[in-house]
Amino acid sequence: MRRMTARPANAHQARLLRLLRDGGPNSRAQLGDQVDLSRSKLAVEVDRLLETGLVVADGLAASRGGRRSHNIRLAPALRFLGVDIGATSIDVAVTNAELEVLGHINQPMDVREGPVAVFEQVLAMAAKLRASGLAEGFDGAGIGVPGPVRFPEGVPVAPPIMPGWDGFPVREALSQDLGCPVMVDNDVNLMAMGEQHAGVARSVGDFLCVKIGTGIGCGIVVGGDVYRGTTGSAGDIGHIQVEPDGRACACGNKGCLEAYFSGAALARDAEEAAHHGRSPELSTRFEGSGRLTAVDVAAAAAAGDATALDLIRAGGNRTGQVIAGLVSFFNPGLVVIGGGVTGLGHTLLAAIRTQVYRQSLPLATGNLPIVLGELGPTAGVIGGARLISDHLFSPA
Amino acid sequence: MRRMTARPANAHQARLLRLLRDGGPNSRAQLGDQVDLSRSKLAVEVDRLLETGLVVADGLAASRGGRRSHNIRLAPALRFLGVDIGATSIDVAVTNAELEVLGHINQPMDVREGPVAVFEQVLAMAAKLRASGLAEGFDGAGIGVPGPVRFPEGVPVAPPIMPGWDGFPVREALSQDLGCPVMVDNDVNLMAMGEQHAGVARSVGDFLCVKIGTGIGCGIVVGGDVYRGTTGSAGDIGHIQVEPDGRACACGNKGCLEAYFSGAALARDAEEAAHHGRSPELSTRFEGSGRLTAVDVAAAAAAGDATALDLIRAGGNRTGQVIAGLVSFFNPGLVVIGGGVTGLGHTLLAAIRTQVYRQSLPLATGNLPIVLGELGPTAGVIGGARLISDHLFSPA
DNA sequence: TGACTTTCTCCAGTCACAGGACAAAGGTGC
DNA sequence: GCACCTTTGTCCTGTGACTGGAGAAAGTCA
Repeated sequence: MRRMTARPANAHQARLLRLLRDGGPNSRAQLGDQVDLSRSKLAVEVDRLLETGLVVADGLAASRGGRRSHNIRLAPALRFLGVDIGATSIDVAVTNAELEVLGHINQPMDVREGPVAVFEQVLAMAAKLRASGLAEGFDGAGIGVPGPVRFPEGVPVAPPIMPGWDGFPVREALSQDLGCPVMVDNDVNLMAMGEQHAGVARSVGDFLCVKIGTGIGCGIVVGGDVYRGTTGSAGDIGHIQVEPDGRACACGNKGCLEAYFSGAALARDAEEAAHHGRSPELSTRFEGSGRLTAVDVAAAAAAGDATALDLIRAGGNRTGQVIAGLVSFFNPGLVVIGGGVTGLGHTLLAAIRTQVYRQSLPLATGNLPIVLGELGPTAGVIGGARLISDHLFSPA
Repeated sequence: MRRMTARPANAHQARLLRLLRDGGPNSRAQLGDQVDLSRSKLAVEVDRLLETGLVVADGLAASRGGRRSHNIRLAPALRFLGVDIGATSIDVAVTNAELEVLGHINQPMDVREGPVAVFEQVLAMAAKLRASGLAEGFDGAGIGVPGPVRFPEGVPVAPPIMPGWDGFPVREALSQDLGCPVMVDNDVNLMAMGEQHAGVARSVGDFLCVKIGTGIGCGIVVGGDVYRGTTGSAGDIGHIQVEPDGRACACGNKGCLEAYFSGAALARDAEEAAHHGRSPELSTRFEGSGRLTAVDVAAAAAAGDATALDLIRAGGNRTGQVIAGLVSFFNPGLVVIGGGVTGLGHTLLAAIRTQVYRQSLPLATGNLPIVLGELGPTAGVIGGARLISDHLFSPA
C-alpha cells in the first residue's frame, strides 16, 4: 500500500487537518465556523486536500434543518506509530489519524542494552502490530526516550541512564528502518503531549506534567507548546537538591530528589525496611520474589501497611517540596502527576498537594488543580502519535 | 502638539517599525534585506507609513557604490515614558522611538504610601521631564510595579508588599492622567525586557533574569517573549523554601529565600553583626547613620571586611541553590543577575556561579553564562519603553 | 405545497504581492 | 570627459489569494 506522501501545501490546509484530527469528522460548514475563511476559499482548500488523498468525503451527515452536509474526515488508512522507550520497558502503539489507539503492546526491555538492541525490539513490536492487521504500514512515528534530546536532529544528548545512546542518530536510523518520517523527543514531553491531547490537560495552555518512574522528569507546556530549553534538557528536575549534603545520588551529587524518591529509590527503601523487619507486609513480599518494586509498595500500602504508607508520604513530601518551588516559579494552570508510581495513588497525591498548597503563594495555588494523569501508559504513545502528526500536519 | 495617533495597519508595517526601533535609521534597500518582501511591496508599505507620520524620510545616506539611499527613520518627535516603581524609590525616564534614554530621574518613595500618592509623584516626575524640554508630550508609557499584575487589564493582584494596590486600575488611571496609552507589568519582567533590548540578553531567546532588591523575583523569557504565567505571578521565587522549618518570613511561611537574602534581610543581618561587634567596619557605619543597608555591606566588603563578605557569600549560596534548581528545570541560555544588590558584585556572582555549576546537570550548565545585568537602574525604564512600544508597534 | 433553512458551488471583482523594466544617481577606469 | 557598472528606487503588469453574492441542491416545517 502507498503511504502518506502529500503534506499540507499551506497553513490553511494544516489548520484543517489538525481540526479534523482533534475534532473528528466535520462538514465543510462546521469547519468554516472554526477557521475564519470564506466558504468559497474553504471549499477550494478542502477540494485540494481531497485531491491529495489526505482527507476523504464519506457519506452524508444527518440534516440539521436543511440540506444534509457531506462528512469530511482524515484518510481512514492513515496510521501513526507511538513508541515510548522507558528505562525498563517499551510501549508501542498504532493509532489512526485521529490519534485513537488501535493496538498497544508493552514489553520489558532494559534501555542499557543500547540503541541497536532496543530498536530491533521496537521494529519487532511494530511488525507484530502490522501483522495483526491494524495497519498496512506506518505514515509516521513519534519516539520517546528517557533522556534529553537535541530535538531538531532527533538525537539523544548526554543521557545519564542510557549509556551508549549519546549522539546515536535515532531519528535517522528509525526513519530508514521504518520507512516513514520519525520525530524523537524526551519521554516526559511525550507524556505531556498525550495528556494535553486526550487526557486531563485538554484546553490548558500552561501546565507542568511530572513523571515519576525510574527517574523523575517534568514536561513543560507553554502556550500549548512543549518547551524544551536551550539544549533540550528542560524539565530535568530529578537532580534538584532537596537536602544539602544528603544522600549520594548516581549523578555524583548529594541530596538530589531522585536519590530520595523515584521507582529505584522507593524499591531500595522498601527492601531495607523489609530487611530490618519494619514491615511484615513488605517482608512477606520480599521473601516471595527476592526483590521489591514500587508495585509491591503500592500493594502493601493498599493493604494498610504503615511503613509502606510512610515511604510514599515521605517521597511525596520531597516531591511536593520541589513542585512547590516550580509552581511559584512557573505559575502553571495545572499540574499533572504521572508515570509508573501513579499506582501509589491518592496517598502520594495528598502528600504532594499538602506541600504545594502550604508552601507556594496563594495567587499561584488559588485555582491550581493538582491531578493524576488520566491516560497511564498510553499517554506516552498517544503523545508520540501527536508529535509526528503535528509535524506532518504542518506546511511542507 | 498632536501625539502619535496612527498605528501600523498590518503585520508588515509593525515589523518595519520594530526594525527601525531596534536597528535605527535604515534605507528601503536595507529594510528589504530583512523582511522578505519584494521591493515594490516594501515601497508601498513604507509610503503608507510615511503618510501616517510614524516614520519620516530624512536626508540621503552615503553612497555604497551606487545611487545614494534615502534614510527612513521613526518620527523623531515620538516619546515614550518608562516608569519603574520600586519598593522604596521611583525611576522615570523619557526615551525616543529608538528607546534611547533622553532623561532619567530617580526619587525615593515608599510604595506602601498607596497608588494615589505614588502616581501623584510619578506625574510630577513626568511633568518635570517634559518641562526640561525633552518631550512635548508622551506617546505611550510602560509602568513596572513590584508585584504580580493581571497583564491584559494592567491591574496588580494580591501584591504582598503593596497594601492598597490590590485591584487598583493602574493602566486605566494612568492612561487618563497621562493622556496616552499605558501598559503595566511586573518590575522584574520590565528589567528582563530592558536587558533583552539593550543589555546583556540581546539575541538570547530563552533566559532568566533574577532581580535581587527589596525582594527577589525572576523574569522568564521564552522564545523572546516574557512568560507571565496563568495568573501573572510567574517568577515569584522569593518565597521558594530553602530551609525546612527555617527563619520566619513575612509571607507567613518559614525558610523562604527572601528571609535569608534580599535587601531587607541583608540589612538586618548586617545590623545584627554590627550590634554584636562581629564587624568593626559595619559597626562604624552603623554608628554613623543609625542603620545599615545593602550599600553599607557592599562598601564594607569592598574594604575587605570578612563579616560582610561572609554575609554576601551566604546569601549568594542560598540564591545560587534556588537558581540551580531553576536552571535544571528551565535550561536557559543565559542567567542575568540584577537589582539593587548588584553592587555586591563579583563576590555575590561567584557564590551563585559556584552553586549553579556544582548542582545543576552539565548539559544545562555546559554553555551557560551567568552574568550581572549591564544596565543597572535603567533596565527597568528601558523595559517600560519597550513594553509600550511593542504594544503600539503591533497591528491595531 | 409553499416558505424557510442549511449546505454547497460558481463566478466576478478586489486586493496582495512578485518580478521585470526602467529611471535616477552615484562610482570607476580609461 | 566618457562609457560602463553598481546601487537605489519607482512603475507597471500579471498572478494568485480571497471575499461576498447569486443561486442551486436538499432538506424541514406548517
